[in-house]
Amino acid sequence: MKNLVIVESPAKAKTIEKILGKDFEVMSSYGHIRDLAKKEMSIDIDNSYNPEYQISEDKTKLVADLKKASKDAEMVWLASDEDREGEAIAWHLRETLELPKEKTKRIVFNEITKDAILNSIKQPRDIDMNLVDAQQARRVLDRLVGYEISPILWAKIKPALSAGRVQSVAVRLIVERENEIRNFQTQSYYRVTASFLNGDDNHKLLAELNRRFDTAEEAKEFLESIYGAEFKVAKVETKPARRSPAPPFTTSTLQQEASRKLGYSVARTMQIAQQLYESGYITYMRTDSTNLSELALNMAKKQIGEMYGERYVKTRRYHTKIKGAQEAHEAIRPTYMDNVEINADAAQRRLYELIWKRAIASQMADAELEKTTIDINISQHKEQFTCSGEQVLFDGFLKVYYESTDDDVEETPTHQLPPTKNGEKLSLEVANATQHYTQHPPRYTEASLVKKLEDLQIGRPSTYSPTISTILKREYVIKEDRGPQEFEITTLTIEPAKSKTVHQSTKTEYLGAEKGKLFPTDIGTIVNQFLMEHFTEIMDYNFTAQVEKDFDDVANGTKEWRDVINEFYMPFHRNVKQTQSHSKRTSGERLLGTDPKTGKNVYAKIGRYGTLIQIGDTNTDEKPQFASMKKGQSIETITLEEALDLFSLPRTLGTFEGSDVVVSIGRFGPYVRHDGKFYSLSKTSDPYTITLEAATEIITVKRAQAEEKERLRTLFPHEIGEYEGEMVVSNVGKFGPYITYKGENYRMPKNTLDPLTITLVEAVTIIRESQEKKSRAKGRKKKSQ
DNA sequence: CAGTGAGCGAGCTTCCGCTTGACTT
Repeated sequence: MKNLVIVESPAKAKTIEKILGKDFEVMSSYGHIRDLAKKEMSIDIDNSYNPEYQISEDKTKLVADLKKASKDAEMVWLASDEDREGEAIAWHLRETLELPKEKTKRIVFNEITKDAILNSIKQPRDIDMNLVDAQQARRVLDRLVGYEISPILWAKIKPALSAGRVQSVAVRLIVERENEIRNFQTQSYYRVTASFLNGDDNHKLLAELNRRFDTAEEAKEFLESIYGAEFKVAKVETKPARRSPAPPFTTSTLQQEASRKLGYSVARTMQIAQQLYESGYITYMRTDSTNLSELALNMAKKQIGEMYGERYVKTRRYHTKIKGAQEAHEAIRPTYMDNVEINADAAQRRLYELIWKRAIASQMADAELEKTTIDINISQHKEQFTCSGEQVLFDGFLKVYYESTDDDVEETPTHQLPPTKNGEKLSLEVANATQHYTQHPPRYTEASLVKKLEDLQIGRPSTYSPTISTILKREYVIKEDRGPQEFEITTLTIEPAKSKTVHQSTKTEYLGAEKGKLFPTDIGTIVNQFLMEHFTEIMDYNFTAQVEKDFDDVANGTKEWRDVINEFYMPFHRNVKQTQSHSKRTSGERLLGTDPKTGKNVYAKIGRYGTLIQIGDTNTDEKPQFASMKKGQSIETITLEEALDLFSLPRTLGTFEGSDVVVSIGRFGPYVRHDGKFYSLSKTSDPYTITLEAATEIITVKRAQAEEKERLRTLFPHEIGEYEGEMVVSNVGKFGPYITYKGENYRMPKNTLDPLTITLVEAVTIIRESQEKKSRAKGRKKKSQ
């Protein structure tokens, strides 16, 4: 073998191999192959912060394979991405594979086309050690922060907690937003809307008053005062306006739009995007770049021209505005712009459609609009009514796509206004003053948190989704729905044609429902408080941006990475030591009151295993009593009564078959214990209120289920019959009934066939159909590449 | 796999960023 090319992603490797032909073998490193050892700090602090790298556990075989292939090759081309991490990957490869300098070349290409790749091979360069050092600084700093602060949290708050440059700031954002919401004072106000008739042809004009009222009294007074008033058009203004399309997707904007338009979680979006990427439908999905290749621009131009006409074409080149962007990849776009629809499952099709539309729209003409505003004077008043309308003169990119916004504010209807003349007199049909309430700032969704982090330049496209998983897993944050709240809405109405008095009505509305929002937990709040007090620098929203400047200096060669780290570490470590020895243990303890039975103090606080209620003080003769708090309860809001209720477990309900029936909550949730056996309670039964009858019912049902399972176990695997000399067998597994034949498994349709009575003919049909489907899919995959 | 939380003390937990794999039939 003459040439070995190593790239980061296997999907990329496959494509490049085809382009380069038989003189080149292309392999993938699957990202980083080495990292700091996981177990300990693995940084020799006394020895100028020497990192101790280790081949990652799951990469040992891969590294051996790469080593062998590189020995056999005449030339090894390191083609990892053109950013800090990519450069480090190339360097780690060279070190680990022990590649001799004379047979190693570093190449980069930001487009996977024949030209770009061949060009890059003509222009190899050396590994940029400054860039590598910037990565080492980044890596070492993150390890120092994470591995020095986390143990302090174990000692001072609770075991197994974590802190880090990215995750701790993410939690801070959520905690602070919650504080803002808690401190928010809802206020009501009145908006006045009116409908006017144009005398001649009965056109309706919907307008809003340019003043809002604080109270119903003021609103009422105003409505009364306009009875009999004269309404005259004071100004008609028409202005042209344009709207431009949004740039094509980056990871962050894809996550936001998929959340808003399709309701996908950040993790789901990334999983589906990965599938689309591996099937060759889209370009790489972890990117912070809005840039499109020239090839893509041309494809889009052609496609738009064909589908919508030349007038809709406008080639646009986007530059990424985020400062820290590393731009190793293109924006996320369809691999082939003429691939309008794909053959895939529904979730993939929907995400692909979104990506296609966004990319195509980004290369389309502006929408041309005409905005009209009309001001209406009221005799004897200085207030005015205004109405605005919008007319689309040319739809441009709007034909394909428009971007959603996060706040679900009711949008003003953008209708076309009837022809109206200056000075025209109007008659008032009806005017309403409707009560509104100011809304607290919105809680973060996964996607809006990603947007915020990106704005702060914290985290990278490959870590947005894992960061959210981390703060959820640590239980710093929970993702929840919150039901709407009840609001009394008062409406005041005047209809001059019917009556001169103002009519008042009140109705109840449910507003402010939240779905899939992020809420801080007690642990999250207390950890945040602790970190804010003791690690102000790390918690600063600008911390990452600041150190990124240093990393840039390292990359430029103006600073040494070890100096940058030393400058950070010296004061940081002093602070760690100080906090370790001087800060108090924090449990977030809150005194709820006294227990009426014993007169002892009742506290809510954090314990080793979560939040709990404690009756009685520590360091007294008597040992305090403890009970875990329920899901959804919090230290901040739990009442004394609710707290004392928790001590009613375990409850002995009575006897069944001669033994006690006891309910309680254990490590794995609520359960019934009977005769030495445990039966989990379903979500619908509550251990605090469940009756003996209901509990024994659960015991008998669970017993019957266990017996049924045992019976099935003896029935399966069930032999259906022989086909072409091999036994066809049915079985029931985790994912429902299935058939095994010649070592392959085939799913059975669930409710139509019984795995015990299925005939050989039916089984063979399922096998055949599945095999045909598979071979068709394969053919398609080949064709599309 | 099922009641822990004080206290005694051993041994465990933890970071961010690059990439997929996984018996999903």
